[in-house]
Amino acid sequence: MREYYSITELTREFDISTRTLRFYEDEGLVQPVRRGRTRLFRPTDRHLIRQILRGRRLGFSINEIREIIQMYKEPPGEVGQLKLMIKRIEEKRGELRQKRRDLEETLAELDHAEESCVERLVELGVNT
Amino acid sequence: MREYYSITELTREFDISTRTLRFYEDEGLVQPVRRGRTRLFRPTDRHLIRQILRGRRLGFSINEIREIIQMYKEPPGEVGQLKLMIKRIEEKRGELRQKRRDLEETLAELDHAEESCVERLVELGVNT
DNA sequence: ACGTGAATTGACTTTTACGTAAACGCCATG
DNA sequence: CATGGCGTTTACGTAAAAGTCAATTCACGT
Repeated sequence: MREYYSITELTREFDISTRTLRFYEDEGLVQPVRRGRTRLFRPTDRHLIRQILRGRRLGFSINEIREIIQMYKEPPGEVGQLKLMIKRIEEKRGELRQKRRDLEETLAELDHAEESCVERLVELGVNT
Repeated sequence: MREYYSITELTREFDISTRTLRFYEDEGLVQPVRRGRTRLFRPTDRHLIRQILRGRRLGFSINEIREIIQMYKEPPGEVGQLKLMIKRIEEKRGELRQKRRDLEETLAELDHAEESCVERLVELGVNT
C-alpha cells in the first residue's frame, strides 16, 4: 500500500480532472495532507474518491454523497447520535432500494426492447 | 384506463411541478395533445413520465433519458438501424450493470456501517 | 356579465458540479 | 538558462434542470 498519491496520479487513475479533486477537497470530501502547498493524497483519500465516484454514478448529489460518507466513518459515541445515525442509514438504504427497483425495471424494458429488435431482424431474414 | 389526465393531476400523482412537465414537453419527451391551449396527457404520456422519473432517480441526464426512451419505441425498419439500436441497448445495459455494482457495494458498506452502530449501542448497554 | 381559480407563455433566476483561464512557484533536464 | 511539466491559487464562466414570477387567458358557476 503506497503512502501518498499525487493529484495527477489520481486524476489518471480515476479519469477525473484536478479541478474535480480540488473541488472535492473544498467540499470537505477528502483531506489530503500538504507538503508545502502541494497535496498528498493518502490511501484513505483514494478510497474516499472511489466512494464519491460511485455515489456520483448513482446520481447522488455532492451533499448526499457527503452524508453517505459520514455514515462510513467511526460511529459516534453518544446514544442519541447513534440512533439518529441508524435512522439515517435506514433512509439511505430505502433510497438505494428504490434505485434498485428502478434499475431492474429499466433493465427489463431494455431486454424487451432488444428482443423486439432481434425479432424484427429475424423477420427481415437476417442471419444473427 | 382513463383517456386524458390534466397537468395538475399528474403533478400531484408524481409530485412534480407543472414547470417540470412543460419542460419535458419542450424537450420532446412527452407530447400531450391540446384542447385549445390546455394540455391533455394520455396514458402513454403518463407512462413516459414514469420512465422519465425512473431515469432521473438513476442519475441519467435528460439526453440519456431521451435515448433510453427512443429504445422503448417501435424498432426501426432498416437492418443497419436495427443493429445500431441493439448496440446502443447493449451499451445502456452496460451502464446499468455498472450502476448495479455501485449500488450493491454502497448497500454493503451501509450494512457494515449500521452493524458498527448497533455494536456500539450494545457496548453502551442499550436495550435494542 | 363577472369574478374566481386553473392553465398558459415567456422571461429571468438559481443551484450544482465542475470547466477554463490567468498568473505564478518549483525543479529537473537538455 | 529556458523550457516543460507538474503544482498552486483566484476568479470568472457555463450547461443542465428546473424554480419563480408576471402577465395573460380560459372555463365555469352564479
